[in-house]
Amino acid sequence: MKKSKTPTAAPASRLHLDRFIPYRLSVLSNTVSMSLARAYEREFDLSIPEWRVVAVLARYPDLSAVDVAERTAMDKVAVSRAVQSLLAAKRLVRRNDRHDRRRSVLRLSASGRSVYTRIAPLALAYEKDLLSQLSAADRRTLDRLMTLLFKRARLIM
Amino acid sequence: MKKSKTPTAAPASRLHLDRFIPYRLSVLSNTVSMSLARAYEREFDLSIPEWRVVAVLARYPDLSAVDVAERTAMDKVAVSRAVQSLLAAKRLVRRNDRHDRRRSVLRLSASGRSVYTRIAPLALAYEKDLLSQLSAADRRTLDRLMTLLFKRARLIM
DNA sequence: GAAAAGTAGTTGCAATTGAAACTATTCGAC
DNA sequence: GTCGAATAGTTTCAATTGCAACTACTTTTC
Repeated sequence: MKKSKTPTAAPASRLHLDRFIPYRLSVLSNTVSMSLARAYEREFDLSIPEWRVVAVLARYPDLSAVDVAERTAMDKVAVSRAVQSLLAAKRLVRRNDRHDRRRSVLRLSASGRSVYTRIAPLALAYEKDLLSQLSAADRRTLDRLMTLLFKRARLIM
Repeated sequence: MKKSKTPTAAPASRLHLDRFIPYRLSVLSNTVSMSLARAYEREFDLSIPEWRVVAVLARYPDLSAVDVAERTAMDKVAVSRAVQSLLAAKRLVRRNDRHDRRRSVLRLSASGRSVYTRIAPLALAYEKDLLSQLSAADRRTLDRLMTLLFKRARLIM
């Protein structure tokens, strides 16, 4: 039995949670990420961090863990853990860098590439569906706004 | 020494992580949430879940925990924990519902209201700054697109 | 060329989160 | 009215995450 409560005049400057952009962003992002995470998990037994590592290495082979962290907005601990489970599942191979022995270089194995070629269409189909209600102009605007917002968010971080 | 790697033609249908909307949403949302979380924590010793509970009760007093969960997109366990720490900090009061003894009803204490009236302007200032690069038309579009995307995301959840 | 400072990557530990099970109570069917 | 299903809210336990400390190595400074 859903009771409709009358909103009281919020004392301080008017803040309504479901008009508040940071809140809405968070809820939207969680909803989207959860759908994708479930699909990746179900179909490929892959977590989101693992998926990010696979995706970036598909496009840029032979990155170090730190390079991967930079390109995926993950911290290096998260990358290290994702890499470990991907290595254990034989979806990556790791070579030592011959010039810097602290460093090693990552690349998808054949099995890793296969995961990628199967997962990428699924991810793109999800994105397409998500955006299906938006006109072409809306999509361009969304792209632009996200870029703008992200730049600003970084700046005021 | 940042090395610029040449992207290889990604085999499967082209998926570039930093063009991929779910990824960008997640990074943007995390950046924004982290800024706010740090501010709330620093200034009021309040976590994001706690802040959400306070914000919703400022506007809608006398909700039950389940009502709060519905209005904040939190699950009831998260609400229960946030409520407990807010009660411990004396920022909430809880009354038993006289008609349903499973239920109880939450309301901000004077101290809780004071937190709210101090935090809300700060949150709104952050939002204002975040959106400062956007024209009025862009803001309306952003609002509309977020609503649209959220509806769609729920649907295909 | 030795010492100090910096970087790559891992590990350990504590805090956060999520899911399932649980208690207490109410609702609904009969 | 009684029994089974549903609901409010809490607890428990396991998985995830985030931070600081750590090892190993490289670069810089003097």
